Amino acid sequence: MNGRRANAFRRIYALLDQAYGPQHWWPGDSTFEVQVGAILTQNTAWTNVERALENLRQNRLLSPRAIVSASHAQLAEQLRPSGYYNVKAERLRHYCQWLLEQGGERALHTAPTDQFRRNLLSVKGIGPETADDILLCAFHRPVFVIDAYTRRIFSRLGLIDAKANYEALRRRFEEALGDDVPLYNQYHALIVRHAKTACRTKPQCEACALRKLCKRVDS
DNA sequence: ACCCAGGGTCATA
DNA sequence: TATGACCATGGG
Repeated sequence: MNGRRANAFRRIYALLDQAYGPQHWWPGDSTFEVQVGAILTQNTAWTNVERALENLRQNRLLSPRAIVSASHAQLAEQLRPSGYYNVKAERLRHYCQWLLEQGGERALHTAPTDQFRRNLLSVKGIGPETADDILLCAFHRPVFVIDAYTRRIFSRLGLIDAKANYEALRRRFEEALGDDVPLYNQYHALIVRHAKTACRTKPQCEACALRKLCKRVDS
């Protein structure tokens, strides 16, 4: 049962990977920019986030100290294209204050992942998905990111309960796949890629290669 | 004129 | 614990 299910998760990955190829999320950016992007992309299209990141870059605001030193108005103005700019200015500031209190990114590399994660979640404005994006993509910890796409696609395939809580889903993916940072990163990116490609409004539109694959796996 | 996007917090019951 | 309001821009 569990082995079969693990096989399903792996085979779906193989199918997506073959279909879409490398997605290279945040490949050439600094780790701090990855962390900023993780916060700015909350419920927001990535193209809008890119504009805000470019604003921050132009205004020399891509460092924790620059961000905590900037005024709210200054920061919020640069974040405007990414939406929720007042909220996100506060969240970015809180995150950067926390980062500096921890002793910077350097000091965080020695922390055990579970402790690191709880610490991140204590920062106002950092929820489970943002924390896991940061842990996985910036700090290369083996944490699987669960987003709305993951819930929708995998529940339609009958592999998970859409209403299950975040931690339970995360553990299920991690147990099925085993610790593998590059795979977690690529898998999450592939899920987002697939969700944007496939029909978003009709559940039956998941009746594509993924559903066929699942039937093969289940039989 | 709608709907959605690489969520999270807070108030309410 | 579990919903609902709220945050806000830009593209389809």
